[in-house]
Amino acid sequence: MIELRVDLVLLSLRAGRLEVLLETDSGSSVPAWRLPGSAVGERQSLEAVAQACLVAATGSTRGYLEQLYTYGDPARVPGRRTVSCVYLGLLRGASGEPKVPGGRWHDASHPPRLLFDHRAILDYALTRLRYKLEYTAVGFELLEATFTLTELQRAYEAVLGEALDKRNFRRRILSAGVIEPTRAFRTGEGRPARLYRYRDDAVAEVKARRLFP
Amino acid sequence: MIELRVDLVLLSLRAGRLEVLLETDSGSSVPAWRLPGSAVGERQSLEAVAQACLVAATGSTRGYLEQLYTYGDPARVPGRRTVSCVYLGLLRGASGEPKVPGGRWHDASHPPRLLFDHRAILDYALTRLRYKLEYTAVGFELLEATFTLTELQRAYEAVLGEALDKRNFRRRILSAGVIEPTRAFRTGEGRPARLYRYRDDAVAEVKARRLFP
DNA sequence: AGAATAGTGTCTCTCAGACATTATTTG
DNA sequence: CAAATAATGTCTGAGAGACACTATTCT
Repeated sequence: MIELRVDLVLLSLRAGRLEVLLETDSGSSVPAWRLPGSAVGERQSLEAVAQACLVAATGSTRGYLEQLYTYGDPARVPGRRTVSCVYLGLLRGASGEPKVPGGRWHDASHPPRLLFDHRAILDYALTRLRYKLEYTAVGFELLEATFTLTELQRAYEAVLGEALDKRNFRRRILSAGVIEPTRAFRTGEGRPARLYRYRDDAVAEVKARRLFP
Repeated sequence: MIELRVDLVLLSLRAGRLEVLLETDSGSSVPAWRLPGSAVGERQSLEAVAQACLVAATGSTRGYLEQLYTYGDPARVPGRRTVSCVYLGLLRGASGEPKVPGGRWHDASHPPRLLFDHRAILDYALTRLRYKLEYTAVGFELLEATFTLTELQRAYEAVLGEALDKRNFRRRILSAGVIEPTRAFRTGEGRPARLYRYRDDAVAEVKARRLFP
């Protein structure tokens, strides 16, 4: 029998780093980590399963979800025929601790040993996210509702893994027309920074040129 | 029970038009068209099922295949719980008539009425193909092993649905470095045209700027 | 010779990328 | 006033897009 499930690559910015949520069977002595997920119920859509997993794992109902790829090689899970429809999830803002027992956040670029083909899935998700960041506005999904331009730049840098020029970043992100200034500022050390928000009317896919080629 | 299957959007250039392969139950009086596909066997990978369907439908073993999206809404196929993993297939050159009974090529942009959500799937496949054509070399998959630049331009125009400037097209496609000239020419009416071929060492994804933004 | 198709070059304008200084606030 | 962070503008080079004529072959 073919078992159909949905697995998730849940990503979040925590302390400026891109982290991924992994689960382990608390029973076993050697920790074996895996992506969260669950079997698909008879009457659930794939999207609904992904959403339910997201809520179960993080307690948050806010999050961006996107279907990534479906993995169906007969040998990918030894002893069973499991087909996994994998979703990529981005959580807004620094998420709290995982709500699910055995769940923990890990550095997305240097995860522990993962079960099955989950390491390949994670790497693919990161590649796709980096790629997507270059020509869509999906990066905003990792931040709070309002944010400073520096925070936004840090988010992009965390995902892309490289430093970006401050002036060029601002010029491009502002000319893309997907964010707009608010009247609020974030204070702290140094000069206060203006807060921005996503524009409601911003198109998800930035039609124009890539943002970061 | 959840039924898992693979369906295909098979596209081919026929008489300069982009056409899609559809199947019908020859028994029924009112033709009801659908995308070709089949159930996933216990020991088959999804890719293998797609490849097998491609061969069964067209008799050709040459073809580009790429996983497109997995459709799993409980209501998409009335009375059954069917999850479809859909592959996009591009056939090289003008394909012959379909090998499968009930199969026929149709104008991809103006298909007949389709069963289930297959119309939405087809439209999504076309959108993705057009989008992908802008920044990858995937367009070559619709042509023979060697081709003239005019043929290549016609292929791009057929998919994109718009006319392209001859000089700009040539400049960009040549500077992309994915094709190379052969010593052969195609003769016919008018001046013979040089034949080109794909470069074996061409990267699938053109890293540089989009070809046709 | 005429019809048909192949093949080629330039200019302009926009945008990406590199780069350093001034402005505002807190302690 | 020192430390910290925010905010801003210019120059240069590459490439996209618009555009028209010459070259070669066949009948």
